[in-house]
This record gives sequence, structure tokens and C-alpha cells, in this order.
Amino acid sequence: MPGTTASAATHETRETPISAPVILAVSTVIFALRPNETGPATVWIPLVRRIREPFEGLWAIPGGALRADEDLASAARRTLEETSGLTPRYLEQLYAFGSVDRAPGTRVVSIVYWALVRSEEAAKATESENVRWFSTDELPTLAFDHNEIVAYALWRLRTKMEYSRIAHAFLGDTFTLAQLREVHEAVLQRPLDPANFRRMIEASKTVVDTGQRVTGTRHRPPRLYRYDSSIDLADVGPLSSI
Amino acid sequence: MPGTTASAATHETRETPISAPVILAVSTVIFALRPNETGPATVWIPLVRRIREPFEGLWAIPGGALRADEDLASAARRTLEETSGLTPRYLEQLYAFGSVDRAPGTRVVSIVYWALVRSEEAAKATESENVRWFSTDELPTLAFDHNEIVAYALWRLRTKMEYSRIAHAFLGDTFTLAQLREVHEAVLQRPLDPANFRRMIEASKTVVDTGQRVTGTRHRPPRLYRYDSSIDLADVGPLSSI
DNA sequence: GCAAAAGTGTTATTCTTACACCCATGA
DNA sequence: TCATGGGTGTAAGAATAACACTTTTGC
Repeated sequence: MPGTTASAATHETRETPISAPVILAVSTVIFALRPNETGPATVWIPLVRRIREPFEGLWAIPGGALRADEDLASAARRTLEETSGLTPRYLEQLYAFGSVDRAPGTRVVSIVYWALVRSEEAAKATESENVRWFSTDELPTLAFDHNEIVAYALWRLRTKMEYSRIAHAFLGDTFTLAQLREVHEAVLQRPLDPANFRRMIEASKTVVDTGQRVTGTRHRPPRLYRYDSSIDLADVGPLSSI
Repeated sequence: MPGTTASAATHETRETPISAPVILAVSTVIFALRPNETGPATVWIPLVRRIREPFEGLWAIPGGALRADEDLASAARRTLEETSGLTPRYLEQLYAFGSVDRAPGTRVVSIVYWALVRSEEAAKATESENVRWFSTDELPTLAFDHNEIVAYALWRLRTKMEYSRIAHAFLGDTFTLAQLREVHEAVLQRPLDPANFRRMIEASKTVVDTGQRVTGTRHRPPRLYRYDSSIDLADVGPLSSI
């Protein structure tokens, strides 16, 4: 950073700046829910197969080099769109990974984002020989340090799901409370009390009743809710304005 | 990131990779407490004066270019030591700032860390014409987007202070509960009930009674505690192992 | 009517908060 | 003995969690 140069110059013998062969990349862990044939829905992520060394043939999270004229989040959105054709409903920076030895031969610093996409959109997303969806609890060995990155992203998703209201990013414009609860249950991997969940959501004031109901079920028709967009999805402090 | 290149090549016409003129820097917001002449202690940070354009003459948070052979946290520690002579008791990555227009003329992505240093150590830290400590509630206009960065770092410090046990990083090896409470009060900027604070800390099991007491006060001698290093400072999930 | 999920009510438990009050020391 | 902060006790209120029970639909 700029402040750096000045301070270093002030306090130490200035070394010839190594025109650092550091490559800056932006990658994204993309989460979607997939309804499971047996049992509840689970969390899935799309991965891309490496077609060159290092780690040729292994799967990796999608990403790409940062272009000079785009913001970090823009780069995340772009590479996300390029690989999977998806548009995220939620996107947040996860962490910058920069261990010296994380990429054999080269020095790569990856600024990683995590994203949530709608289940319905994920279902029709691009999938090919080199792009495939994986269940997060059945991941193969990934390229680089991507297993650790996914593990951390999953931890953040679960942690944030408990104190924030991001679950509806997996859903369509309107949804029932049961659907919203299924999202929480899939991410947290434990059943939630429907009664208490209802009160918890109502207390948060993040959803509004559309007045509509879902008919055709063989039980009492549930209300349809819409997310109240006047309230921020997640609390990121003063960062939201930057 | 590596995974990127493969995926991009798979799905779109490969453009000549722009050998991006993106500069990668690492900076750190360094927090210390300063006892105030009147009233309680407050949060201070060291800043360095810019000695060249852009923003020449303005104050900025310390940092420096990332070297090819050092980790991100190592770079933060190094630049921190170079500018202030300080060794942090706590260091955590804050955020990667990468807006296209944040540095006039060039494209700089800053990976920012935040650090806590002991008050006693901060007192004897290097200070000069171009390095000075500022109270966080009386900051001037800083270079680049550093005002926003400091605001975000402060938000993180306060948020983390409420659910994590990082306060003792401001203190020496042993401390009284009153000192620990003063740290919380200074950061959170509100008084805390001594009785409830005591129980909260005892319940957290993060400190152990040394058996010693402080004498010489004109009241009941308080116990001295030590931080229980067998417990992690802060919860960073699976990241601690990376 | 029956099954199934929607939705409401109620209670026990834990956590939080406020504050009264005693304790141990120096002056 | 008094002032001062160290340290303990207690009770009200809020938040959490468990679960009984009523409602509304399709079959």
C-alpha cells in the first residue's frame, strides 16, 4: 500500500524494490442448495478442472486473474459468470490467501469471495467436462489449498447463517417459512423447531407477508413471504458504504 | 488464482492476459490504548506521513509492498516493526481493499491487517517527524481510503471485543480484572458493571488466578490474573490451522 | 375422518442486567 | 473511621428451547 513506501523509506535503508513476481487472483466459493433424493437438501459448490500444471486434472474453485480496470468484487462476479453462468444473490469477501508455498513454482495471492446462488438457477447452470457440482461433504482432494479454503468458506456460511439473515439468497422472490427453514437446516445440518423458527424470523422483521398462499399441498396452505429489501442482508459494519 | 486460468480457458476465448500493473501491498491498523489525562483510556493508532505523491504530507496507515518470499502476515509484522518498532500481541487479517480508483494513477490492492499491541510497549514506540500516534476519535483526513479502512478496523475491534477474548493483548503478562475491564470499556466506549464483568470473564475460563495480589493500593488488594494460553485468543474457525 | 404440515400457546431454563451490600486495605 | 475499589449475592426481565395443541387443507 501507498502508505508503506513512505514509511519504509523513512525508517530503513531503501532496498531496490523487488518488482515482485506476485500474481494476484480472485476466486469464489459458490454455494447452492441441491434437493437430495433421500433426506434433506445439502450444500453444493461448482468446481472447475485444471487443464494444466500445476495440479493438472484436479478440481479447483473458479477464479481468475484480476484485471487492472475492475474491482475485486467485479472480478469475482465476472469469473463466476464465465465459469458457471451464474449470477450471485449474495457476494462477500472471504479472505486473502497468500502463503508462499501454496502454488508450486509461482507466488499467487488469491483474494477469495464466497457467493450464494438460487437453487433453481444453479440447477440450470453450465456443467461440462471441466465444470461440475460437488457436494461439500463429499469433496475430492482439490488443487492448491482449496480444500482449506472451502472449509473456511463453509464455516463462514454456517456462522453467518446463525446471526444474519442471508438464507433467502438461496430462494426465489417469494418463499414459505418452511422453505426458509429448510435452507437453515441444510446449512446448519440439524433440524430446527418450526414454531421457534417462525418466531425468530418474525422477530427479525426481515420478511413480509405477501398475502398469497401456496395451494395444492395436501395440508394447510402456507403463507408466501417476500424478503424486506429495505433491510440489509447481512451486517458488515461500515464496509457496506465502501 | 490458478483454478481460474483453467476455467476461463475452458469457457471463453482466451484473451491475452494483461500482465496487470496491479501493485499488491500489505498494511496494518495498529491499535494501542493510551491512558487519558482526564477520563478513561482511549484507542490510538500510529500513522506515517507520506513523503511523496500522491497525498504527500497526509497521514496514512503503515504498510509496504509484499515481498515474493514472505507470507501476508509476515509482511504485516515486518512493516509494523519497521515503522513503529512494535511487535503485535494479536494480528488478524482485516480485509482486502481493491477499488480501481483508490490510488490515483496506479492500481493498488491493499491487504490490510489489524493488530493489538501492549500499552506499555506502545508508549516507548518509535515516534518521529513522520511517525505519530493519533487518537481514533480525532483523526485527520488520511491518504487514500484510509479513513474508511480505520473505521472498518475499529468496527471489527469493537465487534470482536464483545464476543471474543482479545482484550488482554493490550495488557502485560499479568493483570487485574479492573485493568481488563478498562480495556473493554475503552474499546466499547461505555462503562461496564464490574460485578457482571467479573462473572463473564470467569465463565469464559480464559484467565487463571496467579495467586498474587497487587499491594500498595488504598483499597482491597486485587488479584492478579494470567491469560490461559491453552485457549485460543479468538475464534477464527478452521483458519487457525492454515 | 385421517394424515400432514401450518401456525399458536405455554412453560421451563438459561442468559443478561441492574443494583444492593459486604470485604480488605491505606490513609 | 472513612474512602475506595474488590468481590459476592440476588432478583427481575429477556432470550432460548422444548413441546403440547389447534387449524386447515387434500385425499
